[in-house]
Amino acid sequence: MASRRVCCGSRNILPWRLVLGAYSFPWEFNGEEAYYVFDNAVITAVLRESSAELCAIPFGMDVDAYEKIILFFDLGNPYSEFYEKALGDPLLSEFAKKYMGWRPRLTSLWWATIIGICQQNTGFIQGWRMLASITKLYGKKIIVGSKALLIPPTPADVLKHPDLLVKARTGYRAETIIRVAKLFAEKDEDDIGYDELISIKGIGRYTASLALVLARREYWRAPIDRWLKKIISHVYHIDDRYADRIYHEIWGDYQGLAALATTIALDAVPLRKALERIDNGILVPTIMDKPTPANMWKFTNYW
DNA sequence: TGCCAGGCGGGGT
DNA sequence: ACCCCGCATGGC
Repeated sequence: MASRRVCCGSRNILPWRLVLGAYSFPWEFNGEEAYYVFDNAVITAVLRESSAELCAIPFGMDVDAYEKIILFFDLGNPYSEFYEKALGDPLLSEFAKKYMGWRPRLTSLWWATIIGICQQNTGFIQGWRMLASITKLYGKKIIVGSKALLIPPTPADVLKHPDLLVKARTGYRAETIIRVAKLFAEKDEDDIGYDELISIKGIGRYTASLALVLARREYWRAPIDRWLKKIISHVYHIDDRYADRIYHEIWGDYQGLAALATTIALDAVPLRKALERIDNGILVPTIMDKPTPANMWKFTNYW
């Protein structure tokens, strides 16, 4: 199989450690090197002093590897509008100062939807444990050079061994995941959007919005759950009922990005503690001894 | 032990 | 437009 490997230095000044490490498992990022599989390519990154060396190894013939790198990290976008707003925000200003330019990497819509489902009615650690267990139990790997990369199962893999979902302790979410797998097995990802997602039993506004934020950078969508709703009403001193409206007014086209940044800034701690942290002004990642969105890649023997 | 968590759907009023 | 409940699982 012919594959052209394309490398480039990062011309963008970005907080690369967080870009590579946020919501990454240890098998994706080890503090120095990162390996991601994205849309028929493996994207690798090596952390340098204040930049990163980025490579893409495409599987197919007609894949523009350079374009993949740009897309995966959204390198054409400085996110200046978002960070200007964030600098003036009581909750995100400190995060914005420290991590200016941070953005999520792209995730496939299939896996992003599973990520959303595994956040439903549970805490950060339990949810990401489910995702780790799913990944490990299916044990899907691809070989790149001398390395075997662990990657999430495909919809077909899930439909072939649906029992592994319960084994991964997903509980009642397993049925929803199977319904999602059926949809993605029969339909092209590009033809699936919000309406398609929420038509699946077990997927609602939150899950569909989060999936599209992670997979399509539809940052104008607002994945507001009970946790964020309470945080919004606390920070902006308004009633719960207006949280959606206020968030839209404040963040406009960047609600989804603000929501993600908030989970990182508050280490995704449970609501009660999140409100305490806000009152105490601890608004950047600080927790070291337990997995958080920012540091979960360090917990090599945990997942 | 019972409650409760980054939801959701189904049922009510 | 609300309110309420059950749901797998695991942590406290």
